[in-house]
Amino acid sequence: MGRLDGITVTATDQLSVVFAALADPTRRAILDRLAEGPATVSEIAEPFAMTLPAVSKHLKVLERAGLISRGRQAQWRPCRLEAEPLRPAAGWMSHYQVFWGQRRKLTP
Amino acid sequence: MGRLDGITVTATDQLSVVFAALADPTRRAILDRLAEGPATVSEIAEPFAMTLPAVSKHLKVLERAGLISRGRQAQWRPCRLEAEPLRPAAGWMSHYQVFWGQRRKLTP
DNA sequence: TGGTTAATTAACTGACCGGTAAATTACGGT
DNA sequence: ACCGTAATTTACCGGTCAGTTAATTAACCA
Repeated sequence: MGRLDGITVTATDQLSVVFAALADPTRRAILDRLAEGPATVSEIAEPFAMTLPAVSKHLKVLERAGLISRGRQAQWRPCRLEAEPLRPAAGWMSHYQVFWGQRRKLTP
Repeated sequence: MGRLDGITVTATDQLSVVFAALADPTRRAILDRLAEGPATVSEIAEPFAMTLPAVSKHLKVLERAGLISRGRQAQWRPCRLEAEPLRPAAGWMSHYQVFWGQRRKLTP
């Protein structure tokens, strides 16, 4: 994502990573689940019609975005929500608050 | 995105489309630009180190997300911000506010 | 009519994404 | 030591994405 000086640069910017992580219904559902408390990978995977490795990949995306953290208890890897990265994302959006609610007044 | 009954379904859900549109720094910069008023495609493209067709594609992504609309004046196609789709996205995020602090930044 | 400017479309490329199946790692219980 | 369970890694597939160049459409103007 993004191109500078002819060299493609893989988006390292945090906002892009966070929004990209949120751009998938499965991952949002995982965050919703974790909002109710920590859970193991199998517990997280249970409601979804996909294999465990697929869920594992989603968790990796969320982890790289800083939206979850993982501990270790025996062979279980409990995941917990880390909402802090949502703050700058919501902050970016908040600048647009003035535009939603009513139609813009402008002279085209 | 998402799988139902063995058939992969390309994410039609609005939240995913909006977050995906925001997951690119160029597109966010375009929205930032449009927050200051409507602009033509060439005006929008000017600050970016990429070709006009590339910008045109970004605009199409934003348009499909409902985040911009386009008019027509002669050969110019003025774009304007349409912030309404940001509301449900911000609304989804707002549920997590409690996890990153008690301060309220977004209206529900 | 033809020419100029604005913007999109078409065709192509390389990288990434979401998913799978199969193999592998890591730990606990007996 | 072995087996079972939890989870990740590897290798692969088809589709999408961000960008390019070249061709095309659309409108104005002389």
